[in-house]
Amino acid sequence: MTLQDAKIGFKDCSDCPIRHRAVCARCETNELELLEKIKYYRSYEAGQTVVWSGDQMDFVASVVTGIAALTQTMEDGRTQMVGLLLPSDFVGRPGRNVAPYDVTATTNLMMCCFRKKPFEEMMQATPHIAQRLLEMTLDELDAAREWMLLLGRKTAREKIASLLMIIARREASLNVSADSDVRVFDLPLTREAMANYLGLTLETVSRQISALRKDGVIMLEGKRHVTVPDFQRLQDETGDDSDGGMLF
Amino acid sequence: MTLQDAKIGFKDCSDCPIRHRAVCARCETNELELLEKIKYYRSYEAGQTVVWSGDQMDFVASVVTGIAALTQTMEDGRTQMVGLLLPSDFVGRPGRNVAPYDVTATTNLMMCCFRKKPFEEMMQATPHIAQRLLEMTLDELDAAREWMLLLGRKTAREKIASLLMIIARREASLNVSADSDVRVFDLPLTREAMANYLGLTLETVSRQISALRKDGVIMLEGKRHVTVPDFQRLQDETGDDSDGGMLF
DNA sequence: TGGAAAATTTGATCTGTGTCAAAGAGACAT
DNA sequence: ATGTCTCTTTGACACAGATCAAATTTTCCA
Repeated sequence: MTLQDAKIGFKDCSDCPIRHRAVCARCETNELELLEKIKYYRSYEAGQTVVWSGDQMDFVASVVTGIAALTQTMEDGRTQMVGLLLPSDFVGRPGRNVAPYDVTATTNLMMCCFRKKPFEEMMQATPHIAQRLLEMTLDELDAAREWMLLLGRKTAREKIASLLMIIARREASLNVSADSDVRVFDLPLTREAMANYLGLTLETVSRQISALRKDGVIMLEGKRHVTVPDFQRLQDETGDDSDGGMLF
Repeated sequence: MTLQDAKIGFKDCSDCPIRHRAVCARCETNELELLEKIKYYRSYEAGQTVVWSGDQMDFVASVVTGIAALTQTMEDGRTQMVGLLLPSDFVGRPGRNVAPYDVTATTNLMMCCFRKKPFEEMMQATPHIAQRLLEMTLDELDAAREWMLLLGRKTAREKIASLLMIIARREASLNVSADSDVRVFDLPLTREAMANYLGLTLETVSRQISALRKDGVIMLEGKRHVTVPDFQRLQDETGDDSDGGMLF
């Protein structure tokens, strides 16, 4: 599966969480009809909370547009982002009733939701859905583990570069055409959200972005629009192997 | 499912990765026979590598005895543990050919392995296995995300206390009987392994353990044998909510 | 049982990131 | 346009944890 495939998958069937991430070929008509019946859309404004940690969560969903964040917060307010959901990403878990972390809309957000009970029933009836969800969950686990390396061992500069790479790769697959070295994208996160993603303070995030700009690794128009003149150069700043960890 | 159940599950059918973690009830005879045919055991000495990141991994397995660690290493040698496998834990992924991280034996290790091809065929044939693996993977994802909070936001002391709690909970379920406040267990990790787990240096790990000892939170006999006189006291040091995050 | 190698502890010092504070820049409503 | 509010940048300083070094304890093999 390539990102290109995923994009097509998303565009062609934007309301099926299983089809999302490029499994169109395996979805059959009667399943789609079933999904039609149990689906509904929900919109959230930037900053709104979708579910609170510990709350009942009676639906599963996939992101249609916008960005959502999964966060965990300690009693004294320290918060760590533990998941970043971009369009086509899936959220919620069959077999669990209670959300283990806060889900909040980072930007304006539209999600396609499915009530959990019927969704689970469909899972029982059509085995390949569980297999597909397993695959998606394993991908998420891989991402979480790469994130753990970032949190535990990378410097602030490497963390910023890594985050920019992640966003560049995701957004680039949606926006840009050429496979040239130059990449252009918008930062969909505030400095504070980036800090919560990276386990830093927002001041450190700001300083490191300034440093990368001064060193010519990135260019900024306004606070959000990023141009990467040399993608390899940014890659080198992440501390990751040059093959980008995309080896499976 | 309680930890007590898991213990029984492990003892009664130590060679079935699906039965492990207390799903005995759903395993049927013909599946067990199939598993018999494709299973084999492998042993590793402490320190040995089971698979290298990027290598072919043509089996899935579950830990019978000992401890294994999943680690990621950067080019310059910085390493971060991203998974800790205790007895009954599952490793490997149907649908993936290449290991995304190193798997090494932390102690002497025995694993019960299943060649991947036939295991996958069995998954196709018996849908509830994929569902069970999905559930297990979601548990792992939750653990990974709690770990991310630890790596990103906790102090060194909180990190140590959290790790001790995790081990105490797991080991206690195997060793101790009473639900008293006192817990006794062996630390199965070197200071270096703990440091790699927590995103610290081994010196900091040593210092913080000394500090917890001096403050009476833990007692040490030798370097490995730990006594926790007041479990709640240790819990308070972790920074976690008092309910222990076990709310699902 | 002795002795070398490995693991751990402890000390001294350094440094990257956090903390606190204030000034600048954008976004938006009136 | 003007002012208010939020987000971002920048500065000065503090401190938790890293680094470098050495002493001590444990392990384990001869």
